[in-house]
Amino acid sequence: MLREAAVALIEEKGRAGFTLRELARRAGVSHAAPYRHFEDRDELLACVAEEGFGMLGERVTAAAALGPGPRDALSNAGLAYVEFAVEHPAHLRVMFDPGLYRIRPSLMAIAEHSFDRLQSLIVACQRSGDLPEGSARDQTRVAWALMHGVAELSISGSLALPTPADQQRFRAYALRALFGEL
Amino acid sequence: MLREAAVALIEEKGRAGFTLRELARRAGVSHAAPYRHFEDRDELLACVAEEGFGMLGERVTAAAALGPGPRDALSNAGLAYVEFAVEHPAHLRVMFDPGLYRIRPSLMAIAEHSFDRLQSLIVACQRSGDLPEGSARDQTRVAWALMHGVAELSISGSLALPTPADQQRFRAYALRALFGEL
DNA sequence: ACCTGAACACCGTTCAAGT
DNA sequence: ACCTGAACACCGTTCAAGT
Repeated sequence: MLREAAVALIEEKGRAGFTLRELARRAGVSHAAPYRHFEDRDELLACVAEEGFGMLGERVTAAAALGPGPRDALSNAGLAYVEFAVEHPAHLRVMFDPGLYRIRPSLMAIAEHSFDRLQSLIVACQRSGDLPEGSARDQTRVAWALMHGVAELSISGSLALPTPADQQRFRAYALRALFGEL
Repeated sequence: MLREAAVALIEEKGRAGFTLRELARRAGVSHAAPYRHFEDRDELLACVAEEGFGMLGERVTAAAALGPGPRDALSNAGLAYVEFAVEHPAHLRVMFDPGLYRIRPSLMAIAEHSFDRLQSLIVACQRSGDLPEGSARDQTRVAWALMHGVAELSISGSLALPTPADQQRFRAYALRALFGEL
């Protein structure tokens, strides 16, 4: 499948080094062949992003379902978000590529769906008293920013944590600190 | 100055649409002329990143100095970080471009310096009792992730906040929620 | 010291033509 | 329906040559 090969290529060469021609070369077809399957480069990336939102949604939902209790559900969901980013950095990069929403407005609806799921966890925490009253939307935005910040710094290697074990320990610590002790 | 023109071009066309040849065109020189001032495209971007870290450091330091008290210093610093990102998105993008550290290891020392300044604010909060005991390095990483997450989502337009006034209100709310009520 | 123009190897995209 | 090869307009980078 062309989409899988694209993900592998982004993972290897980085978002900027990804090239349609190199992709075709690896697939053993002419450089014009991908245009029979995707309108252009952006549409292929949009498909990768869409796949990413799907996978992320599944993992976050599954983690939240483990509970027990609203607070743990939220904490587990946050950790699942970060672990997804670490395991699929190419997907996350494409998913939050600036300008992608302008090119593919359909992605916005998908991203909003993920947001709504997170918000339902926040609302549950408000009801159980684990989160204070207030705008659920704003609290959801803050929660998302927390998860996203840990994810971004983790995959950009900016945290200066030497070993993968250190990195994982920190991610667990960060999410516990942020969500576990609301 | 070529560097300023580069920032303007990134701001306009995005990180991916930025091109040395277009830059030369706007400067009214031949496409080979920039190579008399910068070794290659990456070195120009590294200079932009370095400039960004310098500006960010100044603003965060100035904001932290306003105090009063360690908790407010940290909160002000966080807000200054996010406001810098919103005002200079091109700089922030380049500063956290994955792979840039591999190309220019000198940037890592500069980024670490910023990290150390943030850590000194964290330590002050620990001493004043505004933050619990524990690894100052890990707490600094978490604080950074918070700021960075709000900054990233703000400049990528992912927060679905319609007006700039809404966006600013949220940023202030987020930083208060995160740092103001430790 | 600084710039230019030609050159090379790349890239995204299109399109007539093939099976 | 799917692929190809040539073509076009771009790009980063180099280099001999100019002032």
